[in-house]
Order: sequence, then structure tokens, then C-alpha cells
Amino acid sequence: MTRPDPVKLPEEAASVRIVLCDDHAVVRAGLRALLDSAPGIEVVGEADSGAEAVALAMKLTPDVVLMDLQLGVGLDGVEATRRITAASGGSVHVLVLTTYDTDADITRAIEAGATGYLLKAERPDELFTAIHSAAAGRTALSAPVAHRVMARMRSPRPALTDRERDILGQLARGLTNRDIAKALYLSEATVKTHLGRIYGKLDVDTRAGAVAVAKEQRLLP
Amino acid sequence: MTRPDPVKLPEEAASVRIVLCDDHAVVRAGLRALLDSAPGIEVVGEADSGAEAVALAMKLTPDVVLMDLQLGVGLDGVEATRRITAASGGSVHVLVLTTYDTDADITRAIEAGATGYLLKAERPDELFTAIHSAAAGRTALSAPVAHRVMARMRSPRPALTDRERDILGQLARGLTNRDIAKALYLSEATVKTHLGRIYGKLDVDTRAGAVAVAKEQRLLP
DNA sequence: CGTCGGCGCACCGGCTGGTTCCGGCACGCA
DNA sequence: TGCGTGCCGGAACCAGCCGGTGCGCCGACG
Repeated sequence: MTRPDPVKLPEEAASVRIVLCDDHAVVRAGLRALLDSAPGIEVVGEADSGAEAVALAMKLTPDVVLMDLQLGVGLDGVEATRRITAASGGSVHVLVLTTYDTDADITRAIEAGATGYLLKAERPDELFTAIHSAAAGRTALSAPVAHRVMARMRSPRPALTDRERDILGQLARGLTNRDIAKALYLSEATVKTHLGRIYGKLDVDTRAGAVAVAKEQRLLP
Repeated sequence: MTRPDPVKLPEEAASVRIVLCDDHAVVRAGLRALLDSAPGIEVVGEADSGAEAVALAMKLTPDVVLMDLQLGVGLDGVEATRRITAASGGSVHVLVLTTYDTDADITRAIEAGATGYLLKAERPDELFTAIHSAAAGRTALSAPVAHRVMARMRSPRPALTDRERDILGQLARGLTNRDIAKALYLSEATVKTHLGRIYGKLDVDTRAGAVAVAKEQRLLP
């Protein structure tokens, strides 16, 4: 898959070397075709899973990994991002390119060490500039993402704790309080307490509503 | 509305004329770059909304419209497909290219007149052959989709009625039975009856579970 | 004309769900 | 060391919600 390119054209600056990671082969091929036609950008590898992305990032040490967050099965985009930045010591920059601009996704990606966060709905030239920014280590957020970050700063919505996510996960399976309690080795009373706190944070007052916003905001894996 | 087309050229050599419809500008650009490099395929237009796709399909009368089903706001992909096939009398073929292979999505797309249903996770050459198939009016289903169709034929899972979808929609907003009743001008008892039937069809036994599978299977808009 | 699927309704009993209040820990900080 | 805070786990209470069952009406369809 990797073609060692013996001829390095010393242009104004060397090409930005990129690894693509997206589980959709068609859009991956599309991105490659698109980026191949762009000057100063060179796609050196493709991955269709998080694990493969990490491996390629280590082996090829590209300047930028273009990472989708939703990766079907296995390692998810956030975790892959975390491992890549950790293992490379920050020398390989991850630019997230995804469809959703949910608070949870953005936060987790940034917290995992992503250098930028771009939406697939963005104009392609934004993508090119973002890639060069990311290669230089500069943060690149697309407009809607930046807005969300700002909004979150202004009105800090409390994040769910790990335990609360556990409860919510069971709830989303349609379990009753008693069953959740059994599943997590808790008292039923405790489950209710957690649920109450969850309702507060999600601004709902019923279980069904909680499940709805949980799915909506992609709070569950 | 239908213009008589006096001469139908039996072309092997002429390119298949295509209109792209996807609300993500980046993947649209990627697809164009990919298809532009393919022989025998010519992208003649791009749309980022259902409405625009319908307009372009009428104006350009392409051989194939490559249609994503999830189109953010406005006309959704299924409705756009329905209008295009209806307005063109079937002369413009719609090839659905999307990420999800949910039963509901597949069924609705086919029922709306789509000539084919392809997943973005498919290999790009599948895409090329599917495009040519669609241009010739031949049905093109990618493997996982075909499997699902067969499975559904074998064990016909009852589809939700319109009314049941209404109820489910309100339920997914976290409303209580009483509130759903008020919202839909029903008796609370009726709401419960519908919910019971919904549980049966979705194979769950709690409201939270119903919301979960509803979101999972994309039963709600 | 039969009957079948979809819709709407009534009644009821069990028990689930939501609320409130409380204590224990771990941690950070002065 | 003492204090404040955030998170976790729990007890008790009671309203009323939920789910099940049975039934009638209607229109479509054969």
C-alpha cells in the first residue's frame, strides 16, 4: 500500500504527508482523489480502522492524520487519536474530519489531543488550509465547531460522570431500575439517585427523555 | 412535464451523466474528484440539498443521481428520490449512496423508487459498476443490503403504522402518556394501547427501550 | 357479506419511578 | 489539621404512571 517515493520535490516547502482514516472506502477514495489533486499535499497511507491508523501513524510518521470519529467497530476515532498523539509525542498531528459537531464529540476529541476539528460539511478549501495549519501544529476549528466551543465556555454544561454514563447505558437498553441495579451491583435506590442527577444534567424529567437526548448527543458508545 | 425524447442513442461510448447529492461539501468534492478520474463517467452537477437535487435532475436530466439519504435540513433523501423518479417518469435513475443499511432506510428508499442502494463502506469499484448498472436501469444492491432484504423477506418484521410513529415520536421527546395524549388529542388509554403494540413490534417492554431501538434503527426523522 | 387490520377507549391493580434527605469518602487547598 | 467540594451509595415515601386485557368502530378488500 505504501509507495516509497524516491523523488522528493523540494518545492517552496516539502509536501504535507497525510494518512487518511475513515471506515467508508468510498469517501476514503474520494478524499484521496481530492487531495492527490491538491498541490503541497501527499497522501501516504489509508486506514479503515482505528488500529490500522495507529499502526500507520507509527510506521510512516506522517505530518497529519485525517481522522473520522465514527469508525464502525473496534477502536473509535477518539481513542485512536489519543494513542497517536501519545505514542508520537505530539509530532504526528491529528486533524479530525467528521460529520457531527456534538459537544461531547468535540470535547472528547480535543481532550484526546486532536490538533483540529473540521466538519465534512465544510468547503473543501477550508480542508486544505486546515491541513496545512495542522501540519504546522496550529489549531484549526471550523466555524460551527468554534461557535460551540465558545458557547460551552459561556454556559458550562456539567458533564456526566463515569458512573452516570454506566447507568445511562443500561437505561438505554430499556432496563428497569431494578434490573440496572442488579446489572451494576447497586441498590435500586442508588440507581434512582443517579437517574435523578442525570435528569438534572440533561434537563429532562423522564427516562425516555434521557435516552432520547443521550442518543441525540451521542453520549453513549 | 415529460418531454418526448425523440432520439435515444444506444451509446456504449457516451459517458454516464451524473448529478451528485450530498450535504457534506467535502465528501461531495471527494466523490467528484474520484468520479472525474473514472472513464465513462461524467459529473454534470452537484446538489447539497434535496430540493436542489430535484431541480438539477429536472434541468439536466442526468442518467443517474447519486443520492445520500441523510441531508441535514429540508427535503430528505427519500423524498427527493420519490420526486425525482416521479417527475422524470423513471428516466432519471436514483442510486442511493449512504452510510446506513437499516431496514427502515432500505425499505423506504426502494419504495420511493431508488434503482440501487449502495453503502459508502463499499469498495470504490463497486461504486463504478453500480453507477453503470443504475444508468442502464438495472437494480444494484451492495452485498450487506441484499442480505438485509433477503432476511426481511424471510422473517417479515411488521412495520410501524403512521399513528404508531406519531406516538413513538412524542415518546422520544420524553413525554408521559398523559402528555402524549394531550399532544395528539387522544385518550390516555389509547396512547397506552398504541405503546403496547409498538412494544410488540419493536420487541421491547419498556418505553426507554422503545426509544433506544427507535433511535438505533432510525425510525424517527 | 364477511373479515381483517388499524384505530380508539375503559378499567384496574401492581409496582415502578421520581423526589428528598442523608452519610461516607477522596481529594485539593490553605 | 481542618475545611469545602464533588462524587458515590443509600433509605424511605407515596403518587400515579404503566402495562395488560378486553372491546367496539370503521374502512378496505376479497
